[in-house]
Amino acid sequence: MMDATNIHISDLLDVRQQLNVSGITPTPQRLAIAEVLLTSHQHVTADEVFEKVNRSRVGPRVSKATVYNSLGLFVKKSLLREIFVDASRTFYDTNTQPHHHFYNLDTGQLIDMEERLVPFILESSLPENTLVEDIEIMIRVRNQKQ
Amino acid sequence: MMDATNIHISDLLDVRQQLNVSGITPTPQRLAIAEVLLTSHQHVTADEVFEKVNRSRVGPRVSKATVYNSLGLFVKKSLLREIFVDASRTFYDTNTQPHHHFYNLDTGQLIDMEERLVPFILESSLPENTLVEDIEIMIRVRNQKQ
DNA sequence: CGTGGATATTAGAATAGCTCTAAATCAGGA
DNA sequence: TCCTGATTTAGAGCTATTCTAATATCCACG
Repeated sequence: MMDATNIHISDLLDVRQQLNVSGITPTPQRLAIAEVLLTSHQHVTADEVFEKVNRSRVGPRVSKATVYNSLGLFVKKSLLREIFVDASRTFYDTNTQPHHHFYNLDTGQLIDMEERLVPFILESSLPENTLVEDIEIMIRVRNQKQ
Repeated sequence: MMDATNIHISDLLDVRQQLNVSGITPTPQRLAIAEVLLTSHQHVTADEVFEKVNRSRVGPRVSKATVYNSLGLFVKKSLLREIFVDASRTFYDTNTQPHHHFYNLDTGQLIDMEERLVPFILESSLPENTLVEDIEIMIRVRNQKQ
């Protein structure tokens, strides 16, 4: 019990610290959202976060607008990445390491792929029992300043 | 004048034939939409197609639902590819050859990248005066039947 | 030639994800 | 305590897309 409590507290401290380090004022709502992200599977939608953060009775109620604002802020501060697999919704990925994805059109499942596997994709690193339908490499660039 | 007319007619025949070959019944609306795709830049949105197909007085009026249905059908029949660069809209790409994209976050421009350039991306094949912000490789898979 | 059933098209309503607005709340420095 | 700026909120608004259900078109068969 005591252990569990300690773990929980130190987790919270970590979250608070991470927000601080990233230059994000750690408000109660943002902490609650960050907590949810920590305890969720890796790829989440805004709506999933909204549901989860308000389902549990602990912590503050968080409005939908705040969920969107906070997720957007986390993305801007590189704590999250946005993923667009179809037009109907945005996924947020808590793994900010360079990596890519397998998206299973049949199941909707989004699976990580290590970056270094890219050259071998077509040989052996596919998820089991799947066939490639389409490969899309999107490189987002910005104009050079100056 | 005569030349121009001939060219136009033969273009139409080609379009009709392409739809037939792809197993798409060539209705007047679908032909008009396919025409628009031929004479547009490579990456278009449903709304651009809708505007363009109805701006010219020749050909039938085409409803928005039919534009969406037809574009969806063309995608299913591999005459078009969908591209998701952000959550706000779907692009349709008339180039169905295997290839990828540069997306300029500053300008919204979508630029083709040849598939074979992928391994050299980070060296020299970037669009001029741009910096990489993010690379995303999306591999869409399907469950193996059987 | 009809006619009947499948296919296609349509206008407009509905949906859904996301953003905006304007008011209320909160935090913290003077 | 008061002031100011940042944050949150409910709900309205926006927009791309899909749905609905009525109409039109096509064409094979009698």
